[in-house]
Amino acid sequence: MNSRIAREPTIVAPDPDCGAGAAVILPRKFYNRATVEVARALLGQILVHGERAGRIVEVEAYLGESDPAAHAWHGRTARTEVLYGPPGHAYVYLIYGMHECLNFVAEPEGKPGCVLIRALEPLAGLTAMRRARPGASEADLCRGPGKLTRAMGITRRHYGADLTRGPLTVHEMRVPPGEEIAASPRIGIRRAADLLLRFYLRDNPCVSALQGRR
DNA sequence: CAATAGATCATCT
DNA sequence: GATGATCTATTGC
Repeated sequence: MNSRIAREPTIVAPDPDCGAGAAVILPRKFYNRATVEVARALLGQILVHGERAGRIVEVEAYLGESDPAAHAWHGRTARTEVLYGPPGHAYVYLIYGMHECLNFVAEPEGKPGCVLIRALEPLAGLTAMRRARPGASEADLCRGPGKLTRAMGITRRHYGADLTRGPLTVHEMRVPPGEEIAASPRIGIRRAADLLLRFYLRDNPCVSALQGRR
């Protein structure tokens, strides 16, 4: 029931309620490269929304029109419009009629690659997160794509939001030495289910779909 | 502990 | 009219 995640200070800013304090916001060029590169590079970085913040520990790459599992596979539509714009923006959509999923647009403008954010390690604003997800343990607060949007207060209102300007931002925080990045097939898809496009920090308790399985 | 059903709706066929 | 980048509760072993 209590926090099983005992960890040393990973916190970025000494300043308690700074959404965008001392930490460096990842620049647009960070997102302006191959989707898989962006996905791997996002691990360990900090997602910030107001007083709430979490460390990205699990992501999936969706490659665009050549990827049968990607929304952009069927081409440009109203929903996928933002994927065709410049990188570094948020793509948020509703899945299964009840959960919001957060993605970051990657690749140069015109190429609809994106990275699904699947899990966070809660760092700040835990009170607000618990209010949004009553009963969840600390490690489970943001352990899954639908859970993290709920805990972080992210909705389709953030569709198209510029990640370099807010209200949603990503702050630089490299993966500390000793933490390994692992790859696996993506979760919950039927097409292209063999590709190893899911990346996560091995052994992190906030990663969804327990290590051995899936 | 593992498997499964139900919730619920925007998007696309 | 079917489907889905999910989550939760419940059932069954």
